[in-house]
Amino acid sequence: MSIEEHRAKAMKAIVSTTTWAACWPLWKKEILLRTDGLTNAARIYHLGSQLREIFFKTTTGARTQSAVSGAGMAWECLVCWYLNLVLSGTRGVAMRQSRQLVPTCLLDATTMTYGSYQTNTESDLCVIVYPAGFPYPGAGRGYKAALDVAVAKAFGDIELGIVQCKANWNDNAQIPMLWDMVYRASFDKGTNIKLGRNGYSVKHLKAFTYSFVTTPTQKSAFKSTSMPVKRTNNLSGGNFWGQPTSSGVALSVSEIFVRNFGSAFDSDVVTSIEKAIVVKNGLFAGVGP
DNA sequence: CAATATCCATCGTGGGCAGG
DNA sequence: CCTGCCCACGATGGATATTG
Repeated sequence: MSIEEHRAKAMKAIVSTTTWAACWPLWKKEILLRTDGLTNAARIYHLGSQLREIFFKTTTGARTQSAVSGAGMAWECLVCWYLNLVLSGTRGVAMRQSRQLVPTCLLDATTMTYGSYQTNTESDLCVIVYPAGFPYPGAGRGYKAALDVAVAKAFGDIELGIVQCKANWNDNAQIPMLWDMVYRASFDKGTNIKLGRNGYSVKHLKAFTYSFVTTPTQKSAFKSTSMPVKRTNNLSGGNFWGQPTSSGVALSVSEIFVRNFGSAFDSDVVTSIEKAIVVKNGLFAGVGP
C-alpha cells in the first residue's frame, strides 16, 4: 500500500512502550513550542539540534536503576520519532530492530556468524530507503511475509542505515567503532567468521551506512582530540548529536538526512517536510502528537 | 602532579519464545 | 491468543591505570 503504513507500524511499536508514555507528555510540550505546533517545516527540521535540550526535560535527577535503564531506551525512541517525522512522505522509514518490523533478509544481512554463534548489532535503530516504485505490499494479514518477499527481490536497490543510539559518549563508543569495522571488513574464506547469512550481506545492498547518534548526557565540553570523538568520527555513516554542529566533533542530527539518506527525498529536506505538512493526509500517521 | 583513558558493578526493561 | 520466564542491553560515575 504505502511506506507510510510501515512507518505507522514502526511508530506504534515505540508509542506503546511504557518508557514513551512516561516521556512523551513533556517532550510533546517542548516540541510543539519549538515548531509552532508542528506546522513550521524549517523549525521541524532544526529540532535535530535541540533534541538534547528536549531530552533533558525528562531527566529526574534521581539515579534510580529505572532512570538509568530507561534513559537509553528513551533517547532511542526520541531519535526514531524525529527521523520518522522528517522522513514523512519520503521513501525512507526508521524503526527499532525487531522481527515484526525489519524485513527478514535485512536482518540476515546484518547478522554475523562467529563460529556457531549468530549475532548482530541488535536493539538499535535502522533506516530503510526503498527504491522509487517499490511494490509495497498491502497492509493486513500476511503483510510482513509479502514485504519480506518484495524486499528480497529488490535487495540490490535497497539502502540500509544502522543508527547506533547512545545517551552518553564515553568508552562505550568502542561498540559502534568495532561494529563499523566488522561490517566493512572482509574475512578470509577459511575463517569461521561470516558477514551476513542465508546469502544476504550488507555488501550487496545499494548502500549501507553505520552511524552514531548521541545526546550526549555529559556536561563537559568535547574536543576533537578526545578518544570517544576519534572513535566515532570515521564511521561509514558519521557521528551526530542532539545539538548544533561542532566542527571536528559531531554533526547535528539534522544533517543525517542529507549525509546518509538523501536518496529518500525527491526535493530538499525542508521542502519535503513542507509537503508532508500541507498534504497531511496521514503522512504524520503515528508520528504526530 | 594533572589530564585523560579505561574499568567496573548494577538491575529495570522489553523482545522472543515456550507452554498453557 | 495470552501469560510468564529468560536474558541481553545500557547508563553512571568513582576507582584505577596510563601518559606526559
